[in-house]
Amino acid sequence: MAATKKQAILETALELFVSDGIDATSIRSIAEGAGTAEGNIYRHFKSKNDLARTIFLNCATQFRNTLKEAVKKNSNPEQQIEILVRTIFDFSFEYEKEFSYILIANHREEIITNEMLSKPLPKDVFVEILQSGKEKGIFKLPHEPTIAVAWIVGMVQRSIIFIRRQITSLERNKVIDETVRASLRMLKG
Amino acid sequence: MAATKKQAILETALELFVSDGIDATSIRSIAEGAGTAEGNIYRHFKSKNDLARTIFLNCATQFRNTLKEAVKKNSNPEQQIEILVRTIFDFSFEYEKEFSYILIANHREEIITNEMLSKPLPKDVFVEILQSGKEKGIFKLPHEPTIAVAWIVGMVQRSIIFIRRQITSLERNKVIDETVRASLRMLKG
DNA sequence: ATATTGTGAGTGAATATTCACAATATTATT
DNA sequence: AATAATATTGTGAATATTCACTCACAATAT
Repeated sequence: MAATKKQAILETALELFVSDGIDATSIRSIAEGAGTAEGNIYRHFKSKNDLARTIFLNCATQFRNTLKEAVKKNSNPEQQIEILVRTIFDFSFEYEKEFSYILIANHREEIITNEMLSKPLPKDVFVEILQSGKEKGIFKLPHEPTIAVAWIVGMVQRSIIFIRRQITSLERNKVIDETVRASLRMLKG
Repeated sequence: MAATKKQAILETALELFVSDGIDATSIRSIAEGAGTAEGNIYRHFKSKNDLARTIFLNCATQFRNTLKEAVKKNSNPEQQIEILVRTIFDFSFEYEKEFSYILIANHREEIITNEMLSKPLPKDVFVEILQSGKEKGIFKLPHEPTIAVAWIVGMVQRSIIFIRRQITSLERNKVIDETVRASLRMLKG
């Protein structure tokens, strides 16, 4: 049981948003699932969109903190990238709903506002490491290495979808190991 | 102007689905945009979901045919991969709405039914080429090379999103060239 | 004594789908 | 060719349901 009603609302909403979709989830069903009244949701959140945005910020922040924490004890860019890739996989399995919600919300402008793009996001953890690896001559990257974030994040994200939908028959750990090696091949050339 | 009303409905729906989202697009607005009546949409499609599925099949088929066509005249797996990567970029720019719709629909179970996953899809074009490249010893891939499709498709997809949202400051053609080279580094080791 | 949190019926607007009907195109019959 | 018969395509008002959000009020905490 959640500590507060507000927390219960956030948890129920995340669950329903992921399982049924954001639009198909009604305020009424969130209230019911959280054991509270509809009006109380509006006590805590300005609107349904505000609720959806708050949940996204929570999930993205949690994800970013997990990545930052994982990479902290190491300063070798190559090892850091390996850790990051493995951490994304881990996070997607351990926090399945949170990860799914990030994927879903990513395609919705009402949720990902311009203001939100200026806040610290998961991808920023990568940029720093790639930059430093490039300067040390470990990674062979374009002048502006941000695009390499797209490469790695895209690879991992799609691989997770392939695992979830059982499009690949490879065992999960095998996929992770191979994806780590492939991403390093890509960066090191 | 569309050749038939049915075609006009399909075109208008695609346009609105991409710009406003599928749920936020009403049957009424589709009818209005297509210059027809609401009831006529139900003459041609069982439901709004059926319409959304039909559009997805059209877009995915067009995408797959474009990839197949592009790769036909070449039999060198390495060059074929380069062609495929470039063709995805080209397609995403030339058929912006169709490509966006494929991305959006991909996260919706009501649209991507299990039955649909058994039909020929864009990714299948890759599988064949990767398999053949692996057998010829050009690509160093896992026993089951399907996962490499996830890698390439994910890389390209995310790169396109980075270009669209102007997250990278690299010029478009530079991104394409670098992504081609990165994907070949990844496959060839 | 006041601020915060919780309640749920009520409101107005919007929605997908249906249906009885009309127009038009296609085919069959003189 | 002309007409009749039928099938297809098009119409938009009506229906019943659902939705996000408000508000006057109640409970609880500070």
